[in-house]
Amino acid sequence: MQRNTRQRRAIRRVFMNAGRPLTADEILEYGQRIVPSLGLATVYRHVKTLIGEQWLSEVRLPGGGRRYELAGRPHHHHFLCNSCDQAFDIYRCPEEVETLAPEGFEVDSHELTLFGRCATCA
Amino acid sequence: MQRNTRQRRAIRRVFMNAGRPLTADEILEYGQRIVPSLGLATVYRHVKTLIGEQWLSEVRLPGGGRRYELAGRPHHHHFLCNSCDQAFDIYRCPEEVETLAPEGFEVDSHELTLFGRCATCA
DNA sequence: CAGAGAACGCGAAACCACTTTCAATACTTG
DNA sequence: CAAGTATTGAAAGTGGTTTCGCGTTCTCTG
Repeated sequence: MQRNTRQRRAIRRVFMNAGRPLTADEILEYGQRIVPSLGLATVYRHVKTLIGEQWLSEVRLPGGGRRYELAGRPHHHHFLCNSCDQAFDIYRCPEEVETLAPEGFEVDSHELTLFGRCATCA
Repeated sequence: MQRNTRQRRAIRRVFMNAGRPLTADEILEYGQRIVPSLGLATVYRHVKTLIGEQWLSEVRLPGGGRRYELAGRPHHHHFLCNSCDQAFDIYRCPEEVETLAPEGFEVDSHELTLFGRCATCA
């Protein structure tokens, strides 16, 4: 049975407020503002179950560092700030992208990442 | 002083023949066909120095796993096969990509990765 | 072709991101 | 409210990748 603990609520709240993909460390940091004792193991545990429940999904950007975001959102891409290392959402997408593959390649999906400086850092 | 050993030549040869980004393990595998005694530590050592010499560059695709490719090549992107996990080059690129960022964001560069099945696996 | 020392291969160690363990804590139901 | 059990946090453990340390081998120069 699944309990609705302070920690679980905190983690969900963090994502609802963030509006962008978060790393485990970011979840920990923001979560500790709500539940100061929150530990990293708990973050990973809940991220895992929330992904299982399709409430979160995993985002993997070039450069490693897994991030997580609310699941079920419309198709979008990401911007990664070279200065503060935060990821942001981009809702526009070049349509013809999946036609770029060479002959004989079957394209299932694609990932576009822009790098630069976010509005705050620029 | 820099010696031109069999191992170093083998690693460079592997990249000239490969024509696609390679992981350390792939370099090892292909390199051992030229110098069977080749060890993984040597692969990493040379990859490191070849990157320092700007002869190689590191490629980081979504999903982790570092790969390396010849440096100084024209702008291009990558295709990652979900089946054999090999990376391939794509030379076409949607031009307007860097205009997609939100207001106030400065775009330096971008990465586009297509996922699917390569010509061999499809 | 001999000697100096750069480069090698190996096994061990360091990393890193994540998971498991376990005793203590805190939901929740009766 | 008390018992029963899921959850927690700290610390230890994992698994995979990258690097180090060191005795040995090989290149290159002279």
